[in-house]
Amino acid sequence: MDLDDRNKKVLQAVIDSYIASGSPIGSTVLVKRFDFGVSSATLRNIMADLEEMGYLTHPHTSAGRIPTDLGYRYYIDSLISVENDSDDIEEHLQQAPQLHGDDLQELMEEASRFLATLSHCAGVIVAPSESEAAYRHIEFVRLRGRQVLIIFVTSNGIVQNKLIDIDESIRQQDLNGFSAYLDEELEHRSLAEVRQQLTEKMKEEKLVFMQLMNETYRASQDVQERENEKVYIGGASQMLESPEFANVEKMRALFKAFEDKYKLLKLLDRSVSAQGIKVFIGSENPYFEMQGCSMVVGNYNAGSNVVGTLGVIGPTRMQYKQVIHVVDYTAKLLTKLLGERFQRGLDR
Amino acid sequence: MDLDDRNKKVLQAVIDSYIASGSPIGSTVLVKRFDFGVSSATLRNIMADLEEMGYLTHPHTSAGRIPTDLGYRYYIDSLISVENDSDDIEEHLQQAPQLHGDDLQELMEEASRFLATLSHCAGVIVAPSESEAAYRHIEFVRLRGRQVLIIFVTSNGIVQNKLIDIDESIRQQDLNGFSAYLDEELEHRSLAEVRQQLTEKMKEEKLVFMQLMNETYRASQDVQERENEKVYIGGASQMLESPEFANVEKMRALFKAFEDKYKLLKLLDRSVSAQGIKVFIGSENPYFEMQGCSMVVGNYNAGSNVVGTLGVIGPTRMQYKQVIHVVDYTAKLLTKLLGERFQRGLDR
DNA sequence: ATTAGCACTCGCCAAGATAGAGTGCTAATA
DNA sequence: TATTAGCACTCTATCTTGGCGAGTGCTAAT
Repeated sequence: MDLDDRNKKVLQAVIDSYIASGSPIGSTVLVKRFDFGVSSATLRNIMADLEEMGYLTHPHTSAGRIPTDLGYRYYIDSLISVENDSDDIEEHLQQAPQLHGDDLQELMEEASRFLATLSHCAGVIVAPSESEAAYRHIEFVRLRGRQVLIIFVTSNGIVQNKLIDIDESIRQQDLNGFSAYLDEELEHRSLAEVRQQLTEKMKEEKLVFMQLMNETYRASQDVQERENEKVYIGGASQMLESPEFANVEKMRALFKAFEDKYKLLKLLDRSVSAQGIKVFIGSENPYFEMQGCSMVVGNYNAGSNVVGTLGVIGPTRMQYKQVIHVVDYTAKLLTKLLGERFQRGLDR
Repeated sequence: MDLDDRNKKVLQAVIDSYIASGSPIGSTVLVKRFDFGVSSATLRNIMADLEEMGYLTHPHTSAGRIPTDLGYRYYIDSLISVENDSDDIEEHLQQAPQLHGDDLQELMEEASRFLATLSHCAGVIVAPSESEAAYRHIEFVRLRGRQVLIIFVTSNGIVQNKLIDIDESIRQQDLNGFSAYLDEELEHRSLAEVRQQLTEKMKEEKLVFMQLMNETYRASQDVQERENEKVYIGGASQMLESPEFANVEKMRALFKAFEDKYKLLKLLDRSVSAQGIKVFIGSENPYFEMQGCSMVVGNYNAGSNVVGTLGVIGPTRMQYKQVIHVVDYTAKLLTKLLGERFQRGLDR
C-alpha cells in the first residue's frame, strides 16, 4: 500500500528472517544480517512504524518483531517476486520423484505425498469433479445367487461399481440385453441427462428391469457425488516437524481437523474460484478454525475445464515462495498426467 | 505362573488401577480402594515380591508401582475374565453405530473408524486377501482415441480397472468378441490358473490381442496384490488423547509410523496366524519399533477362509478387556457383512 | 532525519526451598 | 512366621528467587 521503499525492504527482511529462523527478529540482528546503511535505532523506529500500520507485532515488550497476518499478506501480494530465483526451485523440482500411479486413486495418493514432501506441509488433493463426464457403458454381471454387480463406466474412464440383489429369474442374457439397450439409449449423454432419461423411462415402463434402472440411476449419482467427495491427505506428519506445532494441544486439534475430510473438502473447494494459486493466511480463512495455519491452494484440470483442487496446509510461518512454486508445479503436473490419461470429452 | 491367590489379586488391582488412572499405584491407594484385609505395609511387601518376579516396576524410588510388559502379559493371560461384565460391553456395543458402506473400500474405512471410536485407539484394517477369488468376467471399453478401459471382475465382486492405449484399428466389436472368448476360456478358474492359461495362450498365438492379454494378466495380478496391500487406518487422533503421547517426539514417531502403511501391513499380517484375538504388549512386537504401544489383532473372514486382519494400536496402558471385546465384535461384524455381500466361492 | 545512549521490561534458566507421596527397613506383635 | 506400625529416607513436582540477555522506547545530541 503506502509503504516507501525502505519500509518495504525492512518488512521483507523481517519476514524473510522470521520465516527462516522462527524466532522474533530484533533490530540488531537486522543490522548485522542486512545492509540498510542505517543504525539499529533507526530500524527500531521503522519497525515501530510498521507495527503501528499493523504489519508487525510483538510477542512481548522486549522481544523482536514477528509478522502479523496482514504483514504476510502484504509480503505475498507485493514483496514476493515469483521470477526471482525460480530457477533454483525449478531445478530442485526437476529432481523430484515422478508420479506414476496406475489408477486415479493411486495417482491422487501419490500426488498428495508429493506435495507434502516438497513443501514440508500437509498435501491435500480433492478428487476431480466429474460433473462433465458422459455416459459410456454399463455392464451387469451375475455373481453367486441373487447377486448382480453393476459396473458403470463414464467417457473419461471412471468406473463405479455396486453390488445388488435381484430376482433370480433374470438371466445373464437378459442382463446383457438390457445393458445393450441402455448403452444405445444413453450413450454420449451427460450424467444429468442420464438421470433425467432414466426417470422418464421409469415412469413409462412397468418392467422387470425397474430395479436395475433404479440402481443405474443411483450409480450415476454416485459417480458425481461420491467420487467428487474424495479427499487425499498426504504427509500430515510433515507439519509436526515445525516448532509451531510442538504443542500437544495444537497437534491434537490439527489431526482432528485432518480426519474430518468433508470439512476440508468444503474448505478447499470454496477457497478457489478462478485459475491460479491462492494463499490464505492464518485467520483469513473463515472455514478453518485451525490457528496459525496457512493454505496455498490451486486448481488442476484436464482439458479446458477446472476439475479439481489441490493445495498444502502448513504453519503460517512457511516458505511461501517455495511452496507456491511447488503447488503450481504439482497442479501443472497433475493437469498434464490427467490430460494424458483421463482425456475428457465425448468419445466419438 | 506360580502366584498365590493374594498376589494375583494384588497384581490385578494394581494393573486395573493403573489402567484406569494412568499414574503409579502406591500401597496406601491400594488399601483405600480395595479391601485386602491387610495393611499397607503388607501390600508393600507383596508389591516388592511382584517387582522381584518382574511383574511390576518403579519409575523411581518414591513412586508407586506400574506394570511391566510381563505384568500385562500375565494380566491378559490369566487375570482377565472375558466372561465377566461382558454384558455391559455387549450392551454398549449394541448402541454402536451400524456399518453400511456401499462398496468394499467404503466399508473398510468405516470399519476402521468404528474400531477407533469404540476402542479409543487407532483402528487398522488390512483389506481381505483375495487369493481365492475366481475369474468371472472381463470387459474392454473403448474410450476416446487409442484408449481402452479394461474391467476385470472376480467371482466375489471385486472390480479392477485399468486404462491402456491400443491400436486404433481394433474396434469395439473385436473387443467384445475377445472378451467373450476370454470369458469362455477362463470362467471359474482361480486367478493363479488364469495367469497360467494366459501365459500358455500367449506362447501359442501371435495375435493382435497380445497386448490385451498381457494387460489382462497384469490386472489379475493386481487384484491379488494391490488390493491385498490396502491398509485402512481410522481415528489415529484417538491415540493423541492418552497422556502417554502427550510428548511431541512420540507423537511424531507415531504418525510417521502410521504413514508407512506397508510396514503396518506386514506387521499385522505376520502377527496373526490362527483364528482368535491376539494381544501384543509393548516390546513383544518385533516389527513395531514404537515404544509404549500395544496391539490387539484379530481376523475376519467370509465363508470359512481367513481373508483379512484387523486390529487396534494404542498405548500399552489400554483398556484391554474392552478393546479385546471391540476387536472381536468388529471382526464378527465384518465377517457377517462380507459374508452377506461378497459371498465367496464359484458362481454356479 | 538520524543516531547514540540509557533506563526499563520481559522471558528464560538455573538454583534453592518446600511439600507430598511412597518406599524400605526395623522392631514390635499376634 | 506372617503381619503391622512407625520412621527415616528418597525422589519428584512445584514454586520462588535472582541474574542474564535481548530488545525496546525514549530523549537528547548531531
